[in-house]
Amino acid sequence: MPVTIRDIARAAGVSRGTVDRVLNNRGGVRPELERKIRRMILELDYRPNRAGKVLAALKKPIKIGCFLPGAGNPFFDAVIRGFRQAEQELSDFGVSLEITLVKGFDPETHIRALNGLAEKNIAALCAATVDVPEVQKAVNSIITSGIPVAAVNSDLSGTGRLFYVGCDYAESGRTAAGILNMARNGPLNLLVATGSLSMRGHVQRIEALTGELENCGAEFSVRRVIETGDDTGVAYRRTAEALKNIPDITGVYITSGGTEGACRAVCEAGLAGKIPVVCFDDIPATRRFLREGTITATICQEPFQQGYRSVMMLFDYLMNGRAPKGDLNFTDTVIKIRQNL
Amino acid sequence: MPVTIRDIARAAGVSRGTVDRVLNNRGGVRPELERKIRRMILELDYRPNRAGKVLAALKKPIKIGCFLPGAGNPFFDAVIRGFRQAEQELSDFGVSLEITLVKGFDPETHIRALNGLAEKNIAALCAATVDVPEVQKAVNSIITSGIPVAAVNSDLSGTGRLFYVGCDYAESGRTAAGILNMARNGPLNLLVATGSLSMRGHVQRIEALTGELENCGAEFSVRRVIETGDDTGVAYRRTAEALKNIPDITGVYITSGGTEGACRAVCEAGLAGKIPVVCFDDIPATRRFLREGTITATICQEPFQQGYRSVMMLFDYLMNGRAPKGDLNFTDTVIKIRQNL
DNA sequence: TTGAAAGCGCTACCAT
DNA sequence: ATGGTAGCGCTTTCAA
Repeated sequence: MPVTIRDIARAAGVSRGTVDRVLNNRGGVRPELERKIRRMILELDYRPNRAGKVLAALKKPIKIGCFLPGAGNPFFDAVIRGFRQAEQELSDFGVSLEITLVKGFDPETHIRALNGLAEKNIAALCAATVDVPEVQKAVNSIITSGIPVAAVNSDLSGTGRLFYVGCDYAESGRTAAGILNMARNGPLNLLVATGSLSMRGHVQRIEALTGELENCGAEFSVRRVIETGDDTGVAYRRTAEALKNIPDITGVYITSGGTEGACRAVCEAGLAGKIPVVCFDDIPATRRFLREGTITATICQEPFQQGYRSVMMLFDYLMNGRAPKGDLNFTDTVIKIRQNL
Repeated sequence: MPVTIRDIARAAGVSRGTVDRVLNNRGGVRPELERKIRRMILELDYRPNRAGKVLAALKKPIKIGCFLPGAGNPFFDAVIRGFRQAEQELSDFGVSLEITLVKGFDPETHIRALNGLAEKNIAALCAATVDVPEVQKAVNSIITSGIPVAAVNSDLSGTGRLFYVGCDYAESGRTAAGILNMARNGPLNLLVATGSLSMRGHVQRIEALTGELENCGAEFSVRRVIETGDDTGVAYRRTAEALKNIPDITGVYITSGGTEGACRAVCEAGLAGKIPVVCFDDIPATRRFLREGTITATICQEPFQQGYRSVMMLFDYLMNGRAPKGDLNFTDTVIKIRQNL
């Protein structure tokens, strides 16, 4: 039979209220009494019952704010589904979400949205935003105002964010290298299409790729790196142009968005299924090209889990006061090929 | 503000006790009154609060029985960790597990162990056992005695088991085909090492492999199929012998246990890293050969999730009376290569 | 500084 | 057949 607050109270010869004050560091307890109570808590190995806590907490509902830059981006749809799933599972516990979506990655827009959320009487904030100084400052001032913040999908360096839930960019880059190395036929002459060379995650994925290919002893060279701005049209034009000008490309690596455009160019160049193409994430366009055989493999990062876990962990923090063990919570690097899509 | 039993009672002009009787089909309510109450339940979209239920249920703790044949098998260790994790998360809700492990796959032993568990006052049973008539019969009589049963890792055909949580053997076989096809250099002359040709899962994995290779239009042939009985020593000897007698083997496919022995033979034949080797599951021996480069990829089935989910789903069933949507609950087919291990 | 009691949603049990 | 009430573990509030 588990130990309850009653047991502690009895053992220490006090009332449940007093034990509760000690447990929640609410003060107003005579020091020696407090020590005694704490001793009993340890001795009896007391663990608060979540159902009890939750029921008592129902009186004042908890609102958690969520911020995503992915308005209209299917990748972030999955993150939102994770948010919603967590919200549903926690609905019995008085939790509701306040989700704000914006389009694009403009820091000013993000800051306005984040501050807007912070005004809305939220108990915690869960944000996927850009890791630049202005935003970092805004986040820090939100944290200072008493709202704990979790970073999702993209970490926030130099801030007091509670934890990060998201992709291990280095591992995902290495994994892409493993697949390209496995699928290649002869030397690998790579065309790399990246979202932006000023996005840390994208650069990390390129560096990890080349590092790992060297590590594998693979014969390879990066023939060209193009920036797509995560835009399908741009990706198409630049990929097509590169494939035309560099006829000996034997592999394509797409680190982020723009996959559809790049693949279209690969198809039109008659290279579909002839050279390995590795990209990231699982969105409808990617699935299509994977099924057709244009894409060899896509490396995914469990966006659903990112949304789900971050909300769950924030709730756990709010409810039980304890932060997770480590502050870096990586989701698995998942390889999807046609057969296990 | 969510709807509570109180609200229903007020709306129907009855007491909470009466509503509770209707909700839990406990009878003893005038039919017309029952109809009225049911109408209010639908109208107000009432959903029982889990925290409340759990708290009230604490008076009589729930014990769930778990049965595994994997004494000493590292694969099943992960399933057990899943069980334990679920037990821990549900401990606040009065749930405890009674786990029985046996060694080997002898039906008689399994039946004895299963019946032993059923005697132990368990509210539900979660079992990974062999799918043979004697066992099916034993399981059915346990179910008839009022204990719901879930099948984990290996399904129980022809029984009234509530649901199956485990691997999609066909998909995992197809995925292996995808990897072998990706990694091959030229025609694929396959050596297949399987646990037993009388285990449905193993056979399914072979059939799915050949089916998918044909589907891919790959040039391949199965040169030899050996049975290892999931034994390392046997696997080693038969693999070594096969590799010696069939010198043009260009790929190895290991559908289950015995991976270590088979890989040792591949190494000694000087083929490590030269030909693709695909196997299943993530155990220490597999990891080692994957790191060394002997194994190309291993296809995993999330054993932790199998343990975790099955207990969680059983609890949900006991608590909320509702079975899961479908009765087949497949875990993901996960590709692990050196880089994302 | 401390205790006592009410109440969160639900179930079980006794009385009617 | 139905209502009333106590109690599950915890928090909160009011009184002392």
